[in-house]
Amino acid sequence: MAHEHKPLFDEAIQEMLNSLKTEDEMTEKQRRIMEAAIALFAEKGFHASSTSEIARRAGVAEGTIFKHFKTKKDLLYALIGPMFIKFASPLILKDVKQIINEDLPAEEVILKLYRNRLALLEENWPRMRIVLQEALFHPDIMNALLENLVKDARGLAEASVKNRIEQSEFRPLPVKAITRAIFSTMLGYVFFSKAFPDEYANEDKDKDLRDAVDILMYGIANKRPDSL
Amino acid sequence: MAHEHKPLFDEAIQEMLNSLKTEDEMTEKQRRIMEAAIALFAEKGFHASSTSEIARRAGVAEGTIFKHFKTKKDLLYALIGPMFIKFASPLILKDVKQIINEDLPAEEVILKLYRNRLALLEENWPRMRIVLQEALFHPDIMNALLENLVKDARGLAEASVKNRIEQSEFRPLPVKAITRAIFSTMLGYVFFSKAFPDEYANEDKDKDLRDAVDILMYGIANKRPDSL
DNA sequence: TTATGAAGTGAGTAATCACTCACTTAATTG
DNA sequence: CAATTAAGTGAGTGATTACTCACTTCATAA
Repeated sequence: MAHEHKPLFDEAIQEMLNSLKTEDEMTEKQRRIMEAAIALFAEKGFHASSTSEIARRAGVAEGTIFKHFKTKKDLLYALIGPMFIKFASPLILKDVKQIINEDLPAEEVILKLYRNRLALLEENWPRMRIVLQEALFHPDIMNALLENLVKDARGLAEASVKNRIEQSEFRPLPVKAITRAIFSTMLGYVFFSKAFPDEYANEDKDKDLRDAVDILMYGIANKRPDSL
Repeated sequence: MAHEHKPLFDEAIQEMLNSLKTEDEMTEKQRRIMEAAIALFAEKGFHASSTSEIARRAGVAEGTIFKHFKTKKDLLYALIGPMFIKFASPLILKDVKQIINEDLPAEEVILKLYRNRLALLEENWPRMRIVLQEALFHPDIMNALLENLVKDARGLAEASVKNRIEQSEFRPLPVKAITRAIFSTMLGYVFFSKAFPDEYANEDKDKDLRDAVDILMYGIANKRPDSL
């Protein structure tokens, strides 16, 4: 597929993506190394996790790590690189675009999108946690996150919001403000469910999400929804 | 060592707070050490910042650091401890309670609270950034953050929200959902202003905040506000 | 069968880590 | 003045760091 006009990842990350192996091309031990690194990086952070601890946890000699990954940082990139594909590849974005263009009520579109993205986030949580955590300290990761994930998502959202404002479906507020409200609702939901996991038992999760979307739609829609 | 209970941050923090010196009791060099550590911890993280780099940046011998702080972790606690006072001391919480009880329209109360907390956050940003970042990796800091800051704030908010629901000022939704919306709005505002700082030039900042509160109030109030 | 090379090992490397300590300096106090 | 003490120093500590390399093992291919 052609992706030459797209802003590329940082060189280091791009390089890593090119050398990515599919799971069945990998050795058993390489897989164990990656699993151990994911667990440790997520829990203690990249800099606080040593290669010796990764090796011990993977049940592998320390040298084996460097047979598969040139440096510790390369190992990090190999872990998080796939996340940028999973969340932003053209194929996936097509899914999102399809939901947006389905000509459903805005409330259902947003609910569907939230569920879609939240499920994806949950499936890949340990790796995404690493991405979010390490982005705070590594400018290249932060850049990739903002440029490849946030920016695209925001662009899609703003286009749709603008359209719905023009059709008087949304209130005549700044596009930026409405878009921010949409993102804030999801961000806040994720924050609360991670900060107070016991309050977000599986049964109540979707009810909570629907409450959040209810408030959001009540806040941005021009006409109040008919149903509660 | 690992057999005794995890030291509660309350204890560690209390100990640290007791030994805290006011700025004019501190040596010039101690102040420089703390400034250097704040800059480095905020930018690179605690584990990625070495004491030798802190010393170099502060223009001080490495041994001097340990004359003032027993360990590197004690230095961290000395930096972030005051944040828990600034944001949660009874004195400060009285300020917040006063705003809540001022019997103003909910919209103005929320706006006032947002401005109050955001100003406090901005004034202390480098240190608060360290608190938020390191909480991800240090369970004791996370615990102090949730128990001493988030929990109290949430309690206050929920009491007020419950009251306003009973008075039909807010919609009859779960208290938790409305409270979450209030926090999400501020959280999202902070996230956007940090992620896209160039879009949040000082002049537009308050307009952006008012837009956010407008949407929030529109979403949770039983009657739409009279004015835009 | 032999040759090749990837997978894996673990002892070993220099560099860096947080931290210590014997020491000097300078101000305070009895 | 003599004695004490806190502030500050910088060389030095053992432990740990990311990483290397000579080596073995073993499956595959010529």
